[in-house]
Amino acid sequence: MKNIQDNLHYFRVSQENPEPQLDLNYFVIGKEPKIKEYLKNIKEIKETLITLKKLKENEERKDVVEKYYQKLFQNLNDYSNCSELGCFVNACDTTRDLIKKDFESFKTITDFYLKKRIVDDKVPESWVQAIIDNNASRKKGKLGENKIIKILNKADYRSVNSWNHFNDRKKCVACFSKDIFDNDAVKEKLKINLKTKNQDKMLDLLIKNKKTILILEAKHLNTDGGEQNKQIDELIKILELKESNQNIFYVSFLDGTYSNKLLAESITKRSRKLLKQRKQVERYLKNKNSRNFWVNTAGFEKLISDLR
DNA sequence: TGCTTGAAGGCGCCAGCCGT
DNA sequence: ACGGCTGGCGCCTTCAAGCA
Repeated sequence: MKNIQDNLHYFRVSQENPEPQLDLNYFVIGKEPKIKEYLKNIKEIKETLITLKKLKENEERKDVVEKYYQKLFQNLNDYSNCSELGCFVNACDTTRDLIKKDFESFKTITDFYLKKRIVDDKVPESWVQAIIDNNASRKKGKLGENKIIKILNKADYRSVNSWNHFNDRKKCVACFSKDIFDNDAVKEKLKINLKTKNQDKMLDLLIKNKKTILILEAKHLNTDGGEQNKQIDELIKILELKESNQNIFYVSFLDGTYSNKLLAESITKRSRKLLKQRKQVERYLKNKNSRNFWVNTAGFEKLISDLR
């Protein structure tokens, strides 16, 4: 622990080494492995829609039409979100999750679809993949953790998944989890408070180097917005955490291009929100009692290389 | 241009239910 | 008793409209 410097140092390292625009760790560019299931289901949906349209034009018997509504309803499954009808649900002020449980509303939406949209039978694979790509962000949940683990593995920190291994190894890293490294277990084994604001909120990683333990929360943000501000608040709250055990440190890790904005030397006065966040972070870091860290990728790498 | 507000939806996990 | 299914929740990120 001798070589480690104060938290403002790593904050400055982070400022001086911004995140790259493109970070391969967060690319999700593999082709959807279940694309065939998507195509099959979407094709069925479209064929049924065509049938329904014809039946209605010919004023067929109600019970016959009903059968096809039923069939369509069954296709509103896991592979329906890339279908035009699946997307149209969102245009009707609702979600597929809700409509899956509400057949009558589903029929209403289907009727509007037939009236307001073009019905054809084309299912281009490239379009389906495009909609999946559009949702790539939702698959990034674990990627931040993985990126940090990769950095740690390179620095000889082994990934462990039991307390025995965690205790035995001098240098290692463990992910918080509901079964082994849950909040209660961490509190008990490390004899710490771990007083996160939300009782059930789990942080991300436990990093051990001999007696020193870093408890890290990682976030990846490329843009701002309502939900992001809550995420930043969460990271700031971690800076406030205190332990009597002097070997425990909390680390708020933020990467992605929003991190650059927050760390930028000059923030225009108009961006009040950003200034406020930045001031809050700096206030905690300047507070002599605070031994917690705020870092981006470069800051974190420096911290790890200093930690011997 | 930036902030605020409100939203979608993928994924993982778990408890509880149900059929065998 | 057991194993699979399902609903609900937590977590994570991005998007968009309206307002100042």
